[in-house]
Amino acid sequence: MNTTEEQTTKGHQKEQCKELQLPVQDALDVLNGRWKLPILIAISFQTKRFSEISREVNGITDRVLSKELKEMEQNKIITRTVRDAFPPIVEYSITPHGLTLHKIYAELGEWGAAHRKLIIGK
Amino acid sequence: MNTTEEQTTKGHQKEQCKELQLPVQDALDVLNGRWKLPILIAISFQTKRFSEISREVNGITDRVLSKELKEMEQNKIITRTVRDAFPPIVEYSITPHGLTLHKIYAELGEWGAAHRKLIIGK
DNA sequence: GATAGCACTATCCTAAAGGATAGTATCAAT
DNA sequence: ATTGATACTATCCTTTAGGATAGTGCTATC
Repeated sequence: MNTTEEQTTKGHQKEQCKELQLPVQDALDVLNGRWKLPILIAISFQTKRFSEISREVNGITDRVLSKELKEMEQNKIITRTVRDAFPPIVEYSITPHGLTLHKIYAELGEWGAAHRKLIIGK
Repeated sequence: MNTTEEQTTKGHQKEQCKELQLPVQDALDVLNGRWKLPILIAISFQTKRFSEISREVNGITDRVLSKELKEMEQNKIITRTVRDAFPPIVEYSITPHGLTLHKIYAELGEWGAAHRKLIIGK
């Protein structure tokens, strides 16, 4: 009986865990890759134009930047605004939803630092 | 003066943010991929053998499972123990460090669920 | 004697991420 | 007339993640 109950409980916990998988994947898709965080940092403090981000995020190519910005816009992390002018002005800024990423990036950073200490050395 | 101070403050914050990048990448490397969470869930509740994990984690191939387990062992998320017997018994269990992942997976899941609501539908 | 289970490894293949390089339309400034 | 700036797009290539399939050495079981 005790055993059965334990198994039931464990089974329940496990089910809860499995339900984590989909939303966790969703979150990782948004966070992942080499460029998302640097781009987010660049935009977080003030609205920036494409070329400004391109200059500030070291090593990124225009092609990749363009793709990342599109993806972040679809994910409602940033907004894109076009102003009619020549040369064209396209501005990117962070959304409220994008701001909520700060907390989890901070937590990832904390965990990562602890991990690094454990793995690489004291 | 006010402006200068603001810029200095912002500059400082930005430097702090940039220092996040390395540990965040470390963390994401550990969390990432399709199989890490399912494997972690399988092992979390009790020590398991290779074949048990293989059966429990649906769709994974032996080759990929073997690679993931090695990586997780190197990251000190799990331990591998061999017991001399035939057929061979190799047991995998979660470490204290591995248990610390639960919290951040939970937070990723929470964020991911909110994100999903925002993007896919109300 | 054949079969099945264990814990892998080896080989081959596909798809996706991301890098390198070059090009586009438009207009203002020199 | 040429140059430069802007915000991209197009083409090509390399690297990486991960899937499919098969095989290994050993033993207990049928």
